[in-house]
Amino acid sequence: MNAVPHILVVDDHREIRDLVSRALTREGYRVSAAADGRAMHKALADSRIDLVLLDLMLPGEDGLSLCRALRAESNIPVIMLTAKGDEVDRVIGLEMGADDYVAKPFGSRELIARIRAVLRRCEAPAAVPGQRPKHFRFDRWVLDTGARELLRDDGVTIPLSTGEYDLLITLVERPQRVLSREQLLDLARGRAAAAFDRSIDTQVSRLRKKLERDPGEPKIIKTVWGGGYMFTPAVAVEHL
Amino acid sequence: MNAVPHILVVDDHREIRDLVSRALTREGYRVSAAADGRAMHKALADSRIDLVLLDLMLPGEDGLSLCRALRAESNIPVIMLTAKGDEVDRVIGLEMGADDYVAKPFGSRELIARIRAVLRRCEAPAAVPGQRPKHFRFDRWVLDTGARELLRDDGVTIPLSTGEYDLLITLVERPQRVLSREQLLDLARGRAAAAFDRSIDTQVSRLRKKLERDPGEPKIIKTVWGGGYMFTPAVAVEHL
DNA sequence: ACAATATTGTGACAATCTGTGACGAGAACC
DNA sequence: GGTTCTCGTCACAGATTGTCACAATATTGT
Repeated sequence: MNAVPHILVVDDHREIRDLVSRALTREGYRVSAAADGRAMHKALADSRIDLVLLDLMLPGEDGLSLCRALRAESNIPVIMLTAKGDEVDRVIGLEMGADDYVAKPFGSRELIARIRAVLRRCEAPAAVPGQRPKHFRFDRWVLDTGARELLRDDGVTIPLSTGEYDLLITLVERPQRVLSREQLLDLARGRAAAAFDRSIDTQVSRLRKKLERDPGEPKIIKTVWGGGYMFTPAVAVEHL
Repeated sequence: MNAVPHILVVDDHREIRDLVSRALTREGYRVSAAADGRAMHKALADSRIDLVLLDLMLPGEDGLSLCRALRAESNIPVIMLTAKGDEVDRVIGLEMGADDYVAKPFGSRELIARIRAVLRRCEAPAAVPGQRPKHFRFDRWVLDTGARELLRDDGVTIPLSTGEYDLLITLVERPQRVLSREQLLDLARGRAAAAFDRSIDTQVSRLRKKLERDPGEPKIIKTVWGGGYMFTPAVAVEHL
């Protein structure tokens, strides 16, 4: 868990988003907002989210199906916002796997209390199943998330440090996308960037030295001048 | 303990019963339901129940007295469900011998986490028939919980101390998950971590020396720098 | 109860990992 | 061409981890 939890507010009403965002920011949380399901998924891909506040009623994809989708592929905790303190809604939400509900209109104090409670509960879950192991294939490599290992096609295992592994996972999960240093730091390390933070550059350099045929002319992790880095090879994901 | 725990839901509201039943079934539990005290006793007589989810407010015989009755004649763990997060109820419930307490409305994750926690607590110390022995197979090893022995595939038994065995069980039951030193200490030893507690490191080192082909480059228990340890091999559980 | 034995925790030191500052090379801009 | 900015890489300091020896503790046998 990061020092400062990052909360994503998903609601189609701008006033609600602003209101909640301000309340949470004032409380010291890091906050992002999304108006619909598409924006939510984008936010989830772009930064590390610790908790989602999800409106039940959304245009397009419904809040409930979003919740179910979230549950299916991650274990990010979800708090549902419902228009009425409707027992039916709560019951349905429970079924979809939400962790808590807050009925509108709600006080910021209540909301914050619920958020704290859910984050606390999810901090050290006793026996929730982790992420399913996967194989990512690219270039002449296989990254095995179950074993936390990098295999070359000749069968040799290349040892990666924890930081190198985390960075590589982050890149491999988002191929052909430019990722800023800030994003990489957030996604891989779960921390915010300092003023002159060059730690990502160093890690990229170390990774390249292990991955690339010619680290002087990298083919796998390309530099985007002024923008960040991009993982260029095609990646085949193999769920196990 | 059987392979699949059997949970009895006692609540007079049909929706709640259905909902909780479905959530628990989806989680892999066996579930029965009862609307009142009479039905509960019938279910207890008819099948072996591992845990009772008991609503505080019931028509006829009250949840509290049912709980007390249950406690008087068996040691089946009980989790109370109450309408409000009323501190008073909680105190009374725990006094009546409930093992835990969940306030409605509750999230499915919370409920499941509590159930798991209570089952885990009741699993170990109860000197009752004892839980079924299991075989955990991984890499070239078999961990036999019946004999408390570690067998290598060439048939040789490697002796483990109690601490090593407890730590290994803890890891083997949670493969492909990063476990912090704190969690490991809690799960394996049942105690909290001191300021500079390095005992887990030492124990891991000793385990690796026995398990790993090359303890200098461990494949089975991987280190996550700044995070803890992870048990990486696939584990096959064999219930006996 | 006592001693012998095994196990576990602690301190110390070495090895490893990570982030930072420094310096130079290259790109963009004037 | 010169300047400014960005990026690659190196060396180093601080933090984290591996492991040894030894003391503290628990267990066992008599």
